[in-house]
Amino acid sequence: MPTTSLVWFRQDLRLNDHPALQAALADNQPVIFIYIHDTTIPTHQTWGGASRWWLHHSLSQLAADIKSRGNELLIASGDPRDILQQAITRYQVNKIYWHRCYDVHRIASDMQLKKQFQQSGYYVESFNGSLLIEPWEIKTKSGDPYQVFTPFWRNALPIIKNIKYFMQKAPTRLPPLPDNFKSLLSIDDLSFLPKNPYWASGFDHRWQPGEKQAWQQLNLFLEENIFEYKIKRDYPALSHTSQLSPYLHWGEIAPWRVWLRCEEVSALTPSLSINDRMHFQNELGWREFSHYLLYYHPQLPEKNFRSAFDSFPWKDDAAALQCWQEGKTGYPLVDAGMRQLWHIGWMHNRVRMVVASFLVKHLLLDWRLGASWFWDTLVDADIANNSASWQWVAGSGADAAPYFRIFNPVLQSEKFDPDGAYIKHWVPELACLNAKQIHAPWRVDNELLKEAGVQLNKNYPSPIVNHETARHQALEAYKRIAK
DNA sequence: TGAAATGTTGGGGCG
DNA sequence: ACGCCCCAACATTTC
Repeated sequence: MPTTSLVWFRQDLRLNDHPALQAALADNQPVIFIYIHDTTIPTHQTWGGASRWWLHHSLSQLAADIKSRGNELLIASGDPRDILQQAITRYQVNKIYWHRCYDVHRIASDMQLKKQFQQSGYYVESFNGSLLIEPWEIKTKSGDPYQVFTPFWRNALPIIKNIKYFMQKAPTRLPPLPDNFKSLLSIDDLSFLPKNPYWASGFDHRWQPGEKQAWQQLNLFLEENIFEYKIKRDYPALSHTSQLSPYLHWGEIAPWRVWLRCEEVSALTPSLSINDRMHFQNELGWREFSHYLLYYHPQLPEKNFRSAFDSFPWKDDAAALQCWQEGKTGYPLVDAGMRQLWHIGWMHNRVRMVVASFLVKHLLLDWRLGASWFWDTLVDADIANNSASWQWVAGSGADAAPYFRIFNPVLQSEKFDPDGAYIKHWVPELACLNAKQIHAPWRVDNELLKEAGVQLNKNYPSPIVNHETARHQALEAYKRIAK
């Protein structure tokens, strides 16, 4: 019986720029492609509802792409140790390939797997499939990990520019399956799509997961939307963000492909300012930094990075949390953001900062409550980005926003949604208010409110907290942990 | 990847 | 013409 190579897909659901896949092809023998729904992942890290929706479609795309090239994607569910061992035995696998992950659970289980398989005489190799720079590739002069974004990124940039990244287009044909191949589960068997109720129709209209769409989105961004990125990315009613986050999260496109295409396009496009390009590249930098932090601080998803925050007087207010989750805080920009999230599994970055700041600083609710809501509702929910960003907003993180930096939800709204287009789209009950009124309906005269069909506390809430008092409370709370 | 509070400046109204 | 006040407009400091 001939030997077989195995490629274990995880957050690398693509065929282009795929080091593990290319390594298996180089073996010139049958190949098994497998995706395992890992049931050993800790609860707080198992995929949320929105992620599952995305994963279902992404796997379907990948399976179709593999099938059209003459092979199949094997789907399984369980403990990867068992599943992989079964596949190894059944198909005479002698070589195993995967891409690395950077969370503590998978680092530990990957190491164990590698050791176990190597001791049994198999060839095992893991690759970088999802970062521009892996965490151990960059340290400060004293040998410690960076704690602050700016020096991290300043020093990462020259390294990144020198790396020869793995660029290899998807093969047109894949090697054959072993003769005794038998699929275990179908993607449907994983039950990743919601039912009773089916809440994802907004997702269906908004997103097309998969590698092909990832490349299309990249092209659209680099050809049109990156212009004036520095300014326009902050306006949630516009489409001047890359919107690549879910594709990057699931590895439907390699970050270095995004990076290098961006460099290429900017070299060919004099009208694209260095400033706009750099601001976009910085965002990729934050993604790198989050993974870097997670690697060196495995407890980032659960524990305050700065332990002074362990004694922070968070409130216990389930009702307020629910208002926030449902987009019923009475602050139109906050509510628009939360409803956008609920409907399409994604929120504009500027608004993410505003709603997160609101939860933590106006409502004084623990950032972990916000992180877990985002984890469940975002199609780009990523353990590194989500944890690092929430800690950044809360002020408990590395290189965090200072605690006293409190967004005024009305000013942010006036600044970044000046004509109220974003609010009108997601909070239609306010659609008849004009551009002056819409940011703070409670300040509008009763007569005018009535004309616009807005009845406070009937069809739209009045603010659940007063901005000024909430702000002072937050500053008080901060003082308590500062000493 | 703030916003509020406080300080400074300078033009204009006015006695 | 002058001093005084008011208050934008902008700058700086503080949270």
